[in-house]
Amino acid sequence: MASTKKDEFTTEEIWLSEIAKALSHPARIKILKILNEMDSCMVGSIVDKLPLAQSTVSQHLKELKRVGLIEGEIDGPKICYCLNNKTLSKAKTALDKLFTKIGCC
Amino acid sequence: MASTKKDEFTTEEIWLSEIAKALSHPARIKILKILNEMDSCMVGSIVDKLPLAQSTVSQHLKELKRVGLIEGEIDGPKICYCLNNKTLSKAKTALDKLFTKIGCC
DNA sequence: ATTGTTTATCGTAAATATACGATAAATATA
DNA sequence: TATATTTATCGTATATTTACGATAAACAAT
Repeated sequence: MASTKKDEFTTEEIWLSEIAKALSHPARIKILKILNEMDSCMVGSIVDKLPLAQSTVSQHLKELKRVGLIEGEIDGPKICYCLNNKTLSKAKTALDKLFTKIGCC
Repeated sequence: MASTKKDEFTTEEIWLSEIAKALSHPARIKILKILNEMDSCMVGSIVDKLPLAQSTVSQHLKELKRVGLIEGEIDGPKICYCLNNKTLSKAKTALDKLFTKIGCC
């Protein structure tokens, strides 16, 4: 069974592992880059830039949204996704802190 | 099917996603901290500090070793694991670059 | 040589992740 | 109202992950 036993770890360790999990697929890393580069951020435009089906991209967006790295705003029948700089900043700091803590120069 | 289609992404995106995957479990984050804090780095000592079976910890060590974040050196019947600062440094830089690129302050 | 210690690997089970097509839901447009 | 557009969700299949106990392999010690 995959009973993760996550109760035994700190909130910070669990949160950071969730962020890392969200970044653990190249499509999701690319989505973050696309959202930053594009003026428009409709799902359709993202799908066009990825070698994946629309439903699959939607799943990846859901995962990024789950951990708060992106946000979606309804705009008519479309949905406009954008980066959540607050969470991104928090993630950057936390990862930096981890690497510094474990002696990485 | 889970045919990841990773061919369509850049080497950097794939590599970074692999690093993130290695960090995507709290036990593996904790292992990195443990390896930094302990003088000794035998598997047994790591197992003692985690709420997981020895075989499970061995799997997590294998995953960290796979992406080069740690290294194992044979010491008699024991194996001494340690952090690989070169890879850690590379990962830190790459993650920092990603967050900076996507506009994170 | 036998025994104990240490760690990886095997076998297995359950959960999660990844992918797709099909469909539903919501809105815009004709 | 009917149709088109957009995106999430459903259903499904396969692969991977996570976990454990049991065992094997490698070495040390008696």
